Formats: sequence, structure tokens, C-alpha cells
Amino acid sequence: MRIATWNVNSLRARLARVEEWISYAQPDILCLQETKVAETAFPSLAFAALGYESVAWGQGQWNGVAILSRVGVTDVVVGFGDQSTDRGEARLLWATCGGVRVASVYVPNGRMVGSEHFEAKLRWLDGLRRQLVGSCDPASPLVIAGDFNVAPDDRDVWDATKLHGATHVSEPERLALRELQDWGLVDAFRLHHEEARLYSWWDYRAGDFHQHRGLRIDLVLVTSSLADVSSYTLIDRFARKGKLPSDHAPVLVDFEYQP
DNA sequence: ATGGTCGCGCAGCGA
Repeated sequence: MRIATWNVNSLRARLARVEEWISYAQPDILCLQETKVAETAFPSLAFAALGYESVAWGQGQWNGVAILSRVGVTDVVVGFGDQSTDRGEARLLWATCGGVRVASVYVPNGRMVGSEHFEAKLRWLDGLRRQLVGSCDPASPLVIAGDFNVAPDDRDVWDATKLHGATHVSEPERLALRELQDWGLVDAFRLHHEEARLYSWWDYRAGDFHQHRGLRIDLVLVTSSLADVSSYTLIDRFARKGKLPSDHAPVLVDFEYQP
């Protein structure tokens, strides 16, 4: 089973590239973020033509998450699953695909460390942790994939000195990520790559991509039953090249797991 | 040379 995640920075602007990527990467499950499209305008037919069912949550314009699957989609939960009429920003979507509980996440950016947006980011991560504690089993196959907007450690940062204490690398958000992982999640990419300077996001400006100035903030976190059968992982930098790319590259992980 | 680009949607904000 191949599970992938990609912050596409507008699905409407990126649809052709996403279709192309699916066709050659052949993920079984693909989590998308920053789709910036409402459910009513979600291009389900385009993905159905490639053999994928899809579920989406979006308000248009900003945020937006989706899960595509060619191994089934059931038990969809939108957001934190509470009963409030205002479901909040479209940043979290759950589904069960081929026996794996899957979450597509778009963690709030946080803007400036110490700002109200940053505090909201920490609360959001804690809300996700509490949802895991309350309604998920760490012994079951589960994956949380998406744009976490946190670089787990300094290997994931192009210049840790320059960015020290800044958003994406500050200790409070790294701690929030570790507390999430302490529930029973492993960073699948790190099972196969210990080395530094492997990134998933590069700022559009200043030629950052070509200068290798990036961050690894797109993560695939998995429970031990999946980690134990994880065989391969790749950040597809090829998909960040060329005309009008997303500013994120897709990340994929393979598992010796039969749906 | 201390900025630099996108996407949204039509000014300027967010990332």
C-alpha cells in the first residue's frame, strides 16, 4: 500500500499537475491540503476517472482538505468530530481506507511565535492529540498525513541558526508535535532517511527551491503496526519543478500491507 | 542589490 500527502496550494490551479502525479506515482491513498475549493466544486469526476473515490471538506478560497482512495472510503469524520454548527476552518478530515484509519491534516501556520495565531496552532495540535486519545487505538493501523507546519528537528531546516525560535521550528510547536507522537505515532520518513537537508516545502520567493533553502514540514505519522511494515519513502522533488508548481512537494510512503 | 512569489480575486492579505 502506498500512502501519499501533498499540499497542492489550490486544487483548481493544480488539477492537471495532481492528475499527472497520481498517474505516475500511483498512490493507493492521497491526502491533499490547501485545496481551496468547496465540496460542491471538488473535482470528484476527474479523480474517479483515475480510479479514485474522494472525500473533501473545503470552504473555498482558503484551507481545504481531501482524501483520495482507490482502496475504499468509509467512516468519514469532518474536523474534530464535535457537534458544533460552526465546524471551523477546513483543516482536518478522517476516513477509513483499505483498513487504515487516515487523517489529512493542514495544521494552522501560526504566523508569528507568540501571536494569537500561534497559540491557536498549539491548541489545534493539542485538540488533535486529544481526539486521538479519545477515539483512536494506537495498536490499530492509523496514519496522519499532511502539512504540519512544524519542522520536527534541525535536520529538517535549511538554516537552523537563522531560523532559531521562528515559526515552524520553535520549541513550543515542536513539543506539541512530540506530544502528538507520544500517543503512538512515528515519523515514517525518518525510518528510512536519517540525513539532514531533505525538505518538502520551499518558499516561492528568491529561488529558494533551487538554492536548497527549504523545510520538511509535510509529514506522514503512522502507528507501529504500519511503521513495522514500512518499506520505502520519497519526497518527490520532481513535482516541485517546472511551471506553476505548488510550493510543497508530495511525500509518499510504502507499506507491505494488504488492504 | 536586504528584495525576490504565488493564489485568491480585484486590494491587499496570507503563506
